[in-house]
Amino acid sequence: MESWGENGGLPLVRGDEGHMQEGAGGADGDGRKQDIGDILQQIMTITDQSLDEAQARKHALNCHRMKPALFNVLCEIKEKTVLSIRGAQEEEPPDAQLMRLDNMLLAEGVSGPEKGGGSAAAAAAAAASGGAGADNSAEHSDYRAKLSQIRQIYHTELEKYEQACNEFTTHVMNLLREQSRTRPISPKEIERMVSIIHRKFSSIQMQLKQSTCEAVMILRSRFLDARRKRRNFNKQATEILNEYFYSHLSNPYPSEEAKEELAKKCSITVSQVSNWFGNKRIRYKKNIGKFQEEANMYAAKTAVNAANVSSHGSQANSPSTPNSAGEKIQLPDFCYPNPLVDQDLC
DNA sequence: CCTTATGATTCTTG
DNA sequence: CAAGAATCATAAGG
Repeated sequence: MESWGENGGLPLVRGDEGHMQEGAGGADGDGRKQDIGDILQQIMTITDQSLDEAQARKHALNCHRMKPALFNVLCEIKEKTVLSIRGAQEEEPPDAQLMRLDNMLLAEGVSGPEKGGGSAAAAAAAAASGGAGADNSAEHSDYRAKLSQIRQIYHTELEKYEQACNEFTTHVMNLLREQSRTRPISPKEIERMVSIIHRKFSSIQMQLKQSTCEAVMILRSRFLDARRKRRNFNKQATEILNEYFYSHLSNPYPSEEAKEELAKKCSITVSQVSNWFGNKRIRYKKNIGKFQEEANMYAAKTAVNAANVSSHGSQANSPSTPNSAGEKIQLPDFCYPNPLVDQDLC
């Protein structure tokens, strides 16, 4: 490894060590060796000559019949040295960090297909529009607008980088190809150079992705903060929730499945359903009188619904909803523990 | 403005 | 851990 000379098949390298004189003076009868020695001598001393002289010599050498062979050998040597220097670190695996960034950008809808395509928000909005929806879309629009702004910046920047990278690559490639006429450059070397350029540019791209991710995160947190601000559920959602509440007044504790169902119907989250029922129960219990009207209304409503349904089937009456029929105040089971209420209303 | 309604949060409790 | 209870913060209506 330390001495290329030992390497078989590379007689030129020995000459490279500098002892031309021996080779030339030896005159062993091998004309070709002499020839090569001459050439090398000319090359080695070219810098000592005057400019004109050197130019002429260069031209002569360039046209020499041995030039391609010499270049080939030099290329080979270069190849080997370069490989030995950093052959190991070649081909790093796809960066985990980069993949994470890519995934996030994709998930966030920044790098995905066109606007409104794959983003979770869009999907949620679409799902909502099936049920009640259209309420949070106003809230989303701001978020969506800013997101698409980020997206646009991201894409134009990315494109710019891409273009610059391509331009630079072709430029370097042309340069190297051009230079390969005057100095030994193997195609592999060009390839390597290209990959180096690509690496540099992709690291810039990564920075872009990183900062885009940060921007999205910031936007997201601000959006979530905005969502912290209380927004009333839309009419239909409260309708559905109230319907359930008053038709299960004796036991207004929806099961997990029921909550999920309600959440889906109202396009809110399960925990929002839980919150709603928590609030509703306590507030109902605290002041039943205030809710009487509402209770009667929903009772009538569910009764109508039941009637409509039973007109299809043959359900006479459902014991779970024996309500209404006037203004009788019923005290649900779940209110009993409070004696005050009992006293107040019974 | 002030009041009320209402969704969310926090703490307590069983 | 879920329900209850108190409380907070904002929306909505007068």
